[in-house]
Order: sequence, then C-alpha cells, then structure tokens
Amino acid sequence: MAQLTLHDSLTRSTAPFVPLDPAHVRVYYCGPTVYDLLHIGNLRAMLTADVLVRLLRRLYPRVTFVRNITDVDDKINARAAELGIGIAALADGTIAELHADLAAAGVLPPDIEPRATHHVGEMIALIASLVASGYAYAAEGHVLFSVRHFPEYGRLSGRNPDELLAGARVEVAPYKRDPGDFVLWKPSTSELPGWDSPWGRGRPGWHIECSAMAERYLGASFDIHGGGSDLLFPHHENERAQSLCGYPGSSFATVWLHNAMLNVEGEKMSKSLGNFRTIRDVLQDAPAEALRLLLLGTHYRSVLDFTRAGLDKARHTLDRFYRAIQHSGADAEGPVPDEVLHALCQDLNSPAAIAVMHRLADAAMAGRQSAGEGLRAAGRLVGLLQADPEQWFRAGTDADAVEQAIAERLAARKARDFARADAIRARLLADGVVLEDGPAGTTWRRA
RNA sequence: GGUCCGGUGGCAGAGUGGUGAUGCAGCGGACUGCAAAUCCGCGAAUGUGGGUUCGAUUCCCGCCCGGACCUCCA
Repeated sequence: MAQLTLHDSLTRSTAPFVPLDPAHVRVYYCGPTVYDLLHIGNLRAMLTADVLVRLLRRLYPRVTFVRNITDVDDKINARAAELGIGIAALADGTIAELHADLAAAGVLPPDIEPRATHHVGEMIALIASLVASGYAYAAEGHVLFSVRHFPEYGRLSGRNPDELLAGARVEVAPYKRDPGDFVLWKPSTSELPGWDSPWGRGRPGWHIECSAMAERYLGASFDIHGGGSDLLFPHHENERAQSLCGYPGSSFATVWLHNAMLNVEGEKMSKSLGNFRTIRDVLQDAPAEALRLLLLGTHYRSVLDFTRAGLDKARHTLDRFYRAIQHSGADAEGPVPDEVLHALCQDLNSPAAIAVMHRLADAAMAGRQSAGEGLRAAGRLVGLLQADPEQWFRAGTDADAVEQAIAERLAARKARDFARADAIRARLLADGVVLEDGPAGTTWRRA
C-alpha cells in the first residue's frame, strides 16, 4: 500500500502520516461561519479536506471526518440584525444553502457536522476547567485565556508571544492581564444571543468551539486538523492552547494541514474589490467538475489564481478526459492506477495526479479500455469524471433538433453543397453545438 | 516593524544533488470538401550574485521581486 506523507504546519516539514489508531483515522476541519453564501475560497478548503478524506478512506478501514459549523459569531449577529431575523433563522437558512452548494460542487458531506450553538454546554465545561486549573481568568464578565501560562504559545504559528503585540493593529482591552490573552467567553447584552454561565449570560469566543467539538467527537487527541492558512493565527494557535491545557496529557492534532489562499484574476478576493465569487455564482457558467479540476490543478499549499481562462481550460481538459473514456469503451471503473495513488500520497499532490490522468487519457484514446477504466477510477478518487460521457457532452442541448440539422447537412454534403452544409454547422455552433465528421459519420457535442 | 512562504518555457503548473513532468498556446505534417476531434514531429524555462560539491534548478548566505499573516477572513 502506498505510504501517505503530509506536510505538518507545526513542524513545517513533510513526513509519513502515522495515525494514532490505524483502525480509525480522525480528522477535524474548521467549517464555515454561516452568515453568507460560501465563496470559492471556502470551497478550496473544503475541497482539500474532501480529497484528503477520499484518499484516507482508500488507505484506512475507518475514517471519521468532522467539520463544524460556526453559527454563533458577531458577524452572524450583525447580519441577523440587519435582516431583522433571529440568528437561528439566519443560520438555518445559510446552512441549507451551503449544503446545496457543496452538493453541487461534489464535496462529500462530513460524517459529523456539529453546530456551535448545540455545544455551548461543552464549551462552558472546558472554560470552567481552564479557569480551575489556572489557565484562564474571569474579568468584567469575560473569561480570558492567559497566554503566559502556556509556554508553548506561539509555536504553531511561529510567533513569539512577547513580540506578538508589537505590530498589532488593535487596542488592548483594559481587562486583559497580558495583551495576547484571548477571549473564551464574553458577555451578551439582552438583545444579543446568550447562554447562562458561571460568568453570567454571555456567548462563547470563536476559538473555544472547535476545541470543545473536536474533543466531543474525536477525543482530546486525534490525527489531522485542517483549515485555511489564515486560520493558523490566531484561531488554531488558540485552539491548540485551549485543548492542550484543558485536556491534560492529550496531544490534540498530530498533523496540522493548511491550504493556501486563492486569488481572483491576480487579485486577492475581497468584498471591497468587488471580485468576490460565490460557488453558486461560478456554477452558473461552468460545470462543477471544471471548477473542481481548476482548484485541484494547483497544489493545496500554493496560492492559486482563479481565472475565467483557467476555468475554460479546465472544462476543455475534462472534455478530453471524457472523450478518452468514451473512446476506450470503458463503461466501468477499474482499479485506481498506482501512479495516481502515489501522486496523491505525496502530500496530496493533485497536479501530479492530473498529469498521470493525462497519460491515461492518451492510452485510453489509443483504445486501451483498461486505461479508460483507470482514468475513471482516478477521477472518482479526486471527485472528477463522475458523469456519463454522453451526459457530459450533451447536457443542456436539444438532441432532436441537432439530429435533424445534421440530417439536413448530410443531404447538403452529399449534394456537394458545402456552403449550405457549412451554414448549418455555423448555426449549430452559434447555438453551442460542435459537429465532428468522422469515418463513422457525424457526431456532436456542446461547445 | 515582526514572522512566514514563494520566484521553473509565451501561459498554467509538478518534480529533482547528475541529461527539467504534464496541460494550454505556437510551429511543421497526417487526416478532412473545409473544419472539429485525433495522431506524428519541433522549438521553448529553473530571478540575481556568491558558497558547498566532481556536479546545484534542487543545499547554504546575500540581494532583488512578489505574496501571506500579525486577535475572530477558507
């Protein structure tokens, strides 16, 4: 069996992945904050996790993948107030949209998708334990984690706690003992969502939810924790501090996986630049597999540039793969080719796996059915090539009308009236249908 | 200011201490009424200056350039 190696952000090195329990691999990913539709940056993180989990499921007998939903947060409060609805209603609606978008994008659902608001009790218990053991303190209705009590603080993100605040852009709240201390619990006014706690009515800080939910579903020590690289600090650094101090003797995550960010047409995606692309938006004008192939075309730890041209190219590549499958006569999946598995096992090297798929496509095009079957199998491992080729090439077209036009054109060609034949072909092309004349007659597909 | 990451052919994008994947684009050819698709062939790259080494794109140092993060953005 291929040995999986992964890059660990904590050690900043790539090493063989050794599960705590080979019979049961456990993965936690930080999921979205549900106040708006998912964008393609969110999707990149989800997709990295998706490929990781698909691969782990091939390599190990049992995998539990937990991806949380943050449904209590100041941004949610603000948006709910803006819309004049409750946070639960906003969260429920957003979660339904999120599930629809991810299903459309071909992202498999996690095994467990815990919501923060359903685990406030666990968070309060964890905070109480941190207070009792001296790692946290209450002040003015807040509970704060005391960074100075955790000597390893800063190790994950490579930061020196003493220097951390030197360039910070925020004012330090007066109730903090050290500027780097972060909030575990904060008070809520009567109009804000809140829960009763030993420190009064309030709501949890952002970081504590992941510590509590990861422990609840995976145990205090588990295998892989992932998320976008922007979460490395402070979110993951803080989670790690909370969990290591709150669950003595535990190791929290063995491997920390972080995917790089995504740009749009060369610029950072941001609301102010107006280049924010939601999944839904992109799927309006490209098949989901094209979006997926585009994202997998760059290694997850490199910054990826999302471009319209790239999306079109991805679609043409898929045309080539589907054509090869069709040509090889592969109507079923074969075993996953070793080269593909091997590529993915090298720290999820999806671009290398895609390169192998191109070679398989060459062989399939040459008529090797087993190559076509291998291509399909490789596709499934990375969530591609799941459509029926016929469907892929002809979805959204009026087959009867096209067949009729082809018959007319054939008659024109037989009469050597090429002007008329070409006019028919041009008309179909304008309607998004491409004709291909082969020895066996004329075939067609959408452009 | 601090920390970190990266600079590979026209473009996208892997890998590697010893003749630099893969795709797109380009060029020549086959096929075609013309195309499309497919096939054959061709040209084309490791930011910069040093160091280590028999040999560096790969390791080390300086420089230049780009990017990310620095308290709640995947």
